Amino acid sequence: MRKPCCEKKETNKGAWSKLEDQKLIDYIQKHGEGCWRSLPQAAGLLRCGKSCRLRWVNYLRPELKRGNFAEDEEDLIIKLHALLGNRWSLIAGRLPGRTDNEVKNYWNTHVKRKLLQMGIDPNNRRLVLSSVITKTNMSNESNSGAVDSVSYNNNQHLNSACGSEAEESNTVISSLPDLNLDLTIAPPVIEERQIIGSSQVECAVYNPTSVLN
DNA sequence: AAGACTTACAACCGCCCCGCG
DNA sequence: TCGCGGGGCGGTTGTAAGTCT
Repeated sequence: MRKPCCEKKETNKGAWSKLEDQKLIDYIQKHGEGCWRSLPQAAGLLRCGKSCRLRWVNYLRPELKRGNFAEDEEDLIIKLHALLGNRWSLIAGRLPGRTDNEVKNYWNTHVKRKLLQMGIDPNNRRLVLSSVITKTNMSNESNSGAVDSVSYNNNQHLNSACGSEAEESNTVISSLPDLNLDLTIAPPVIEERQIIGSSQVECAVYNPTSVLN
């Protein structure tokens, strides 16, 4: 049986106080993000290490953007969710200054409802009401002017990494509201190469905004 | 004015992955 | 090679704030 990450009876739970926040910020500014397990004691916090990490990552990091999501951010979330599913950390990775928790909350509270109101199933981007056409072969032409059909063929780019969601790759939705769901994804940018053993390994690093191009 | 209901989001929980000894 | 432990992730819950009746 695995040990719990901390002695629960000796830790605070619930909302963080300003003093706790300040202690955490001070400690990380001095020592950096190190071992979360030992951080609480070192920083003088009666918190679980995981709780400290979460507080820092989701709320206290200086580079975080606070406030409402812009329209282009929302668009990007919808597109990325279509490609990646509930992989919030991956989605957040493409939204500078946003966290996985924030994106997840935003999806659950705003986007999901918005899509449902438009008659779209947020889980698979299919129309809930009607007009769902399934084809086996579709061409990539015909995207001039307003978007009235969406191809999920792009999911194939992610088949190996993401699995099941890509199974919808041949579904076509017609008569969608103008959501601008162009799911084009740019090929990964090769940022560096590593030599491991005798083989050369390419480390692909995605440009966070490339999906918009 | 107050209670009920809804919304938004911070925080927690438990599982999984991966590095390390 | 294997088991352990830390960190990360996604799902869920708790609760404060806002809105409705």
